Amino acid sequence: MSSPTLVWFRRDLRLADNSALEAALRHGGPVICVYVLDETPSLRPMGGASRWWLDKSLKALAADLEARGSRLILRRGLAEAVIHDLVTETGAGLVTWNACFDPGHAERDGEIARALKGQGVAVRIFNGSYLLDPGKVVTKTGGTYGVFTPFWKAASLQVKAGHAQPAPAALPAPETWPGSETLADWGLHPTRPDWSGGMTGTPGEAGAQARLAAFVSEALSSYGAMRDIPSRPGTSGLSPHLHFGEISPRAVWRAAHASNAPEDQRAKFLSEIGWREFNLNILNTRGDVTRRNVNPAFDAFPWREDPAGLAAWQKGQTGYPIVDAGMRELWTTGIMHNRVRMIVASFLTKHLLIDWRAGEAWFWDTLTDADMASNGGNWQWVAGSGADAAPYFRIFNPIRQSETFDPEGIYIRRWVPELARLGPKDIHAPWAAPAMVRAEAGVKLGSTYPLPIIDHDMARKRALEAYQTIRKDKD
DNA sequence: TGAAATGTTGGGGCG
DNA sequence: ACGCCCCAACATTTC
Repeated sequence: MSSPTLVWFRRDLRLADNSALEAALRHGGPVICVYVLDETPSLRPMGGASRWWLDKSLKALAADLEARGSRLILRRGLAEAVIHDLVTETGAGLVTWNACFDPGHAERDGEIARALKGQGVAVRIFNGSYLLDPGKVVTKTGGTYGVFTPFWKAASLQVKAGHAQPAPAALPAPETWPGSETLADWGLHPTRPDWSGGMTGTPGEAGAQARLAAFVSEALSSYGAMRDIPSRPGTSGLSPHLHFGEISPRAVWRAAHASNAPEDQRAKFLSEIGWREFNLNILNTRGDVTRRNVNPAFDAFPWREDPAGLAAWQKGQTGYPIVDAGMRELWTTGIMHNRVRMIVASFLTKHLLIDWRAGEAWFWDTLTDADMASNGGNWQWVAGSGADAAPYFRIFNPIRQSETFDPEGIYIRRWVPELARLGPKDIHAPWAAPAMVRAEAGVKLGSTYPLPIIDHDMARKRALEAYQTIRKDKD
């Protein structure tokens, strides 16, 4: 009987379209699937919301494997040691996995691969998380793209959609199974308190496929306009599924192309997948976007220390309804609508002049779709320090954004119920409403809902002045 | 994947 | 009838 193959699951928590799993099955012999809760100190620990999602996703993956006569082996520790131990225990002759491209991973995984090969164990590594390998798309002169549009123009030509690879019907089991820890041991689900009551989404491969199918049939054809309205389900909602690899970006690409939605709407959606690829490329060519400004001029930016402002922002108590609605949605559900992410990020970095890294860290802990490349890249995009970033002087007016994208105040009412009885005219800026109107709506500023923690006009001028101090072309 | 300031135009009220 | 002014409405420029 041939030796077993170890499939090391990482951010590819699916059975369909999984190259590492396919390679193991093609190789023949028993297949042992393992997930390692990696405690390598140099790697960034997962945030709380991500751990909640991971718990459910692993549960789903384990059930899917058990339905196919297999198991998911759970181990915790230093990945290098865990994999080494498992190879020794099982006598595996081949280890396969799909690469993770986060900072520090490539080097660490290379060391693991070298160590395995040194033991005479074969290793095969695939890319299951992105349409294209990072660094593969280069300019005519061999450089890396720093601007999204030319990047995506070149990149989308290189994408090979491939064919859907359905989940295997069964996985050959080994004679004896290695020991496994349990999900309960890991405590990924929060306790004392269990804050997860409002968390939104359906972790796992089945949930991911259902989300994709629903999005393509219900929202893709009007994506361009509806994606900006936070009170409507106009976005794909795929980000946590893609982050954990419960669905492959190739499957998303194929589904979008196969739909009969208008071409411009499909292109608009796929360009968002393109930003995911772009951000990965920036991460892999420009260093750690979660820590360092891509544009070094911002190293001298005069950020303010403002713990009270940061806390108000985190808790959704800034006095700006659209900002508070977004922050509360995030805290409750682990998700925030994309349009609102831009508004709250602009507010933190430009109105409060708080370093984008503080926002990045908060999102890292509270988002179920927290992803180093996308989160860091997008924060820097808003802050103005990123690749192909919005110019710093593009300062969102939270009132205007609110009036434009939540004109009836539906989204605000959902997340800021203390303002629910204000009408569409007054809900975007309650401090500007007539006192009578506020009284009738039961709104007492400073008591039932905060006064704005900062004045918009003053903050805008201050942000522009701060920006002047780092401008290269200044006198 | 802005907003605000500034510039331009044209209709209409009015002396 | 005419010029003047006001000011939407839209366009352009600036941050």
